[in-house]
Amino acid sequence: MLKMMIRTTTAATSSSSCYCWSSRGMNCLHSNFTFLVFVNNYFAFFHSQPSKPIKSTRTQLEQPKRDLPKITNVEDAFNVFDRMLQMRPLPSVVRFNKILGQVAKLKHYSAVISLYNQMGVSRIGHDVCTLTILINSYCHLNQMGFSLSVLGKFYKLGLEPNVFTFNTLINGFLVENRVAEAAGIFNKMIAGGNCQPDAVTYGTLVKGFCMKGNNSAAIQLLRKMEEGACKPELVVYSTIIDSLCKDTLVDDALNLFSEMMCKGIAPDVITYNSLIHGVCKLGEWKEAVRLLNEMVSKNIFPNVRTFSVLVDTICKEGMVLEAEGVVEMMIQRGIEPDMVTYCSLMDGYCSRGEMSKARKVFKLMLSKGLTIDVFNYNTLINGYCKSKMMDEAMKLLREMSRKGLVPNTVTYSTLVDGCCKVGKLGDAQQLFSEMQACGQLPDVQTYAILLDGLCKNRQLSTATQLFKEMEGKKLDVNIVIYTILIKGLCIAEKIESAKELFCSLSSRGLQPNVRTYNIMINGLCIGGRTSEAEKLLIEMEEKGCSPNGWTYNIIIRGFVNNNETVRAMELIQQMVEKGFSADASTTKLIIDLLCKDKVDPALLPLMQKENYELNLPRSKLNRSSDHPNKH
DNA sequence: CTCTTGCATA
Repeated sequence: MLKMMIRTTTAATSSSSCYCWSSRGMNCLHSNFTFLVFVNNYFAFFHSQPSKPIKSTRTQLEQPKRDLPKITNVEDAFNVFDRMLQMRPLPSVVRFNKILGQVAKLKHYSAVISLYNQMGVSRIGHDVCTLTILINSYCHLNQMGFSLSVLGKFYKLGLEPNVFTFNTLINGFLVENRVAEAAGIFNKMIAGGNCQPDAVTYGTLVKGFCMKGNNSAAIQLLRKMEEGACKPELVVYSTIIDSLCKDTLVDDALNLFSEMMCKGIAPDVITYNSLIHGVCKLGEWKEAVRLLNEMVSKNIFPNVRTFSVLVDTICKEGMVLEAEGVVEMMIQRGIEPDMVTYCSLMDGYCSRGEMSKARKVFKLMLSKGLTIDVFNYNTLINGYCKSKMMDEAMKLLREMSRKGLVPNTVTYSTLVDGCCKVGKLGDAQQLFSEMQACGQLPDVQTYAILLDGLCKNRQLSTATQLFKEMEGKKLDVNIVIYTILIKGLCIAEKIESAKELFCSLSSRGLQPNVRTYNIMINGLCIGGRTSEAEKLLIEMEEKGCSPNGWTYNIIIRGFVNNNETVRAMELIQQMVEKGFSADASTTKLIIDLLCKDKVDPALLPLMQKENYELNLPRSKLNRSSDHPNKH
């Protein structure tokens, strides 16, 4: 969860600028067409393989020993359980464990606990497995306290917890982000001697480090495994490879991948899916094609998830029609798209503002009998919000409740953002209260959204109140929040207060990022304090925070508006040297100066280069803003 | 009979 947050925050920061200064764009556009042609041909290729190993393994897996009726829902479980309680003699503990295990697999953890309690009433003994399932259920319900008291029960009953029990506990601590305690159990296992960690123990802990964003700790543990008796296997490698890919450290991931293969460990479709997703996110189409070819040459066949990644990637490149073609072909070739595939497609239409087509996909999902979940609703709601169709978005919120789906924090945050963006601050605040009344707690991002809305609409006192409320809860107030507040103060022309808050950041243990600097510089410029603005420009570079295209545009506009033309020209020179170009509004100012014969006309073409890329899809704009062109 | 790994949303 934390890692998700870190990742989302990074993404949000990097998507700060919406202009595109990159000249990579045209090349990307060209080769992603090639990529698309490849994906299309790819189907014909891998499906002409004589055997279908994916299907054959699946049928093997679907033939378990049938000594129990198959349980597909909780009611069935309760019925079977009741019948078992009436049998004389009572069935063995193992039979009861099987029921509990199946209910746990259905993720009905509180049902497991109540069944366990019934077992106690009926005086059915329990063993190590029963208690392990119980611990696992408490873990998944985020009730580690109860899990630990069950562990106490082991010792009271003279039972010895086994490696499953410890693995379950380690995982429990990890899902609650308590990495230190998880590692503590691991260390005790090593020191204790009775129950040594196995591959699952290592795999779980490695995943925990990865979730915390600590790839190096994960790799350290991998190295430790290499020295010990329990050698690393595919799962551990795949976990780290996936984590590296998610952090866009694809080169590191590929290195680990080849290292793994050198040790004779064969990758599977999961390993390839992670890598393909990683390279696709970076727009490295050639590499994606290479990996797709490589996996097929090893008789590893792409599955629905592989194609979901491809569909999602093609959609994020703005080529939804082409993605639709891929989905069509999947169906023809017998790979049934799942709700993730359709959801990616729907999001593709949403991000282009083609809401009626998005709605069509939604209806298609319904007609195919796919279970529509909160995720799907959030995607569609987001689409309507971005298209400023708030009535439709709100209708969907009510519709999901009617269908028994529980709107979550993301649902409400999306809607709050939508309301703010159309200036309906009252509605936004009402939703903010409603979510809390429904037990959905606002997170840092929800606060950021509402604070931003209030600040942009000059409701500074309400914003301050909200900020205090946020500090009161133990939410991690990050630089994004302060940046929003500083911007709010600037909008309200309280530059002095903005600067005070800005200067207090280091004492709060926070470092301003490019956006924070840009906002502060802009505020100072508007206040006519250009020399202070320039001091900040120098300061940010000294502190290792490189200015971007926005920084230069902001400060150049400041100097021009302040009639400091000479200084403006020096900065234009600097901007061009660094490979950034002027945006529309700066260009207009410069042209005005040009008309007054104050600018060397030779500079003009440089300033306007590659503005033709402004129509690229959002995803590419975001990415390009991370790597401004430096040719 | 019990534990771990891959895809999508603000």
